[in-house]
Amino acid sequence: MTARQLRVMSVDKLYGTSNTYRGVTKMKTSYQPQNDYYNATTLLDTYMGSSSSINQSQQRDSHRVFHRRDNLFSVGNYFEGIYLLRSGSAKSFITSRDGEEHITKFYYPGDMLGIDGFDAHVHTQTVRFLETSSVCFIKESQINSLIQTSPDFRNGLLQSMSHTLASDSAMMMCLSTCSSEQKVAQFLLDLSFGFSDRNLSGSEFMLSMTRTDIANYLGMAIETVSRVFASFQQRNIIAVKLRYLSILDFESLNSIVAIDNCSQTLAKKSNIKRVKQALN
Amino acid sequence: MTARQLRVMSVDKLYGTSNTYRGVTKMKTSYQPQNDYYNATTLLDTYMGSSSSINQSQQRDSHRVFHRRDNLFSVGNYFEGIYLLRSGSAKSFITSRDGEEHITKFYYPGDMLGIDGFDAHVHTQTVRFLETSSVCFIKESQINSLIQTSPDFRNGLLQSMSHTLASDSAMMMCLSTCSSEQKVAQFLLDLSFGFSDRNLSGSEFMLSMTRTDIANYLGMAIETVSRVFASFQQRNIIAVKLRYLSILDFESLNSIVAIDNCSQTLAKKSNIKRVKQALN
DNA sequence: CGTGACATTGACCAACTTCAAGGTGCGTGG
DNA sequence: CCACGCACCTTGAAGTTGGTCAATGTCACG
Repeated sequence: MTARQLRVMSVDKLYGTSNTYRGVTKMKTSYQPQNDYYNATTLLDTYMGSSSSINQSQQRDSHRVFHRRDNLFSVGNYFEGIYLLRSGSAKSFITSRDGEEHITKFYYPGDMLGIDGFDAHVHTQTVRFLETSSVCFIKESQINSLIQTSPDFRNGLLQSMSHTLASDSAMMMCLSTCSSEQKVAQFLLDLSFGFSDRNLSGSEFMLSMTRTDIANYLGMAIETVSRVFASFQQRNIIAVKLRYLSILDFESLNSIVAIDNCSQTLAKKSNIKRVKQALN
Repeated sequence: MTARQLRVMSVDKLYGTSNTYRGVTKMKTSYQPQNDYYNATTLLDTYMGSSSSINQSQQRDSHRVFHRRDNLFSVGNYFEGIYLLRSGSAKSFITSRDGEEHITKFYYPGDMLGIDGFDAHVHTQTVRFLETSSVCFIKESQINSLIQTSPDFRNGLLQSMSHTLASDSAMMMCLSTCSSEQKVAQFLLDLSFGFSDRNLSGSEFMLSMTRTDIANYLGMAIETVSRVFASFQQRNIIAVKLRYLSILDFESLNSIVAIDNCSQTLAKKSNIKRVKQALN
């Protein structure tokens, strides 16, 4: 299969059964806005729908569009409210005192941006867009009133933060105990589930982030990411061509995540036992 | 200095200028409740003080005492509300599908426990006490009413969750980019700051967790933790005797965290540059 | 068709884990 | 009070994973 074929097929699948993009022969490939057709109505409607304190025009005014490499906000910026990602994708990263940056999360439509600012009213992270994207802004005063007037919003906010905490924990576990292969496998499965949740194909999608982003996020060298991708491809677990990725064998991916976690060598097992013993 | 001397001195310092524990010659040492004299009034009073919806007796009823190895709640337990740790210490951990456990956080007086349950109304983590501890329970209905009636509580809750998110990010960065030495140094400094914030000595304290806990938390082998401790001790950066730890040289600890992050070898620098380049 | 950004591949090496053995402190029961 | 067992901790030697370096490949765009 040529790159071109894979590409077009992927794009077709990515946008599902919609005929709008079918038969497109000339399609911008990587490094271009690609995912801005996603639409995040679910969460947004849940939050806003039940609130009478925000009228339509206010909602419309709060929408803004950004492009690749734009920052939504940066470390140190004053916190003014939170954002809902409507389309596109973004990454958030923190900066160590010497300027080294570390990606903490990737965002897709429906995700909340900026909840890191509640603590000190200053953002501790920078959010940068990976492609053309749009967000909906909810300013702090709105948050406060919505919290009181809309149980849906209140629960949504708490749930969203709580969910992030849970996935952070999983991420920490992955970072600290998983092998490179497992990290990548986990990353791909997470992405896949994310796309499925958004009613997009979970088996064929494109990565809106670079290899370097992935490496940084997973705490490994970019070369290792490349090698793991190559290895997975050779084993027919995935097919990857630059940003275009298809998962061919979910079973294997799942077992990679699972296997190394439990039944690797006997040695590891005994070590796990030791750790478990101590956990009491 | 003998172990006994170090021990008694540490205990004296730990409990500050209070004469109650001065001159105690026979003191239970490790593996015994030790920190349950801490008192977390600040946060608690802030939250509760401004609320008229909770009376004194309700507050008193909501207090509970636990012992070492007790679980506050376990993965899968129904979420009924959050807890404020009043005294003692605890750890939270998640469990992978094969039963391996990973510690996500250690808790000290004033910390909130259980905010992981907002998402699905089920706890995704287990909280287990490291020593005799007491908590104050705030049930969900109270949370909801407090959120609406008490701006202090609302902000406190959001700030606490937001703060946790920020420290999770820092932790992820540490886990993925730091060397073993840096991880341990960071861990010790974090502990130290935590104790200082609680008006306890930040330079002499005891670890309420085992080496295995530390290793698990930092994602490294227990032997490595031991070796790093030994190395720090040899370099006169810390003095450690089992659970009793004194930081002798904050400068060095700080520079360890800082140095390796920025100016290690030229090689690493160039890699960082590469990563930075990609972060745009 | 050249340039620059991004990605891949192979060879080498170091940090950290694993394995194995021994040490320390505490509680318990003779 | 001593001896034993247990949990926890330390230390040394061997073995791997994954990082580093360097060179080459691929794609998009002007």
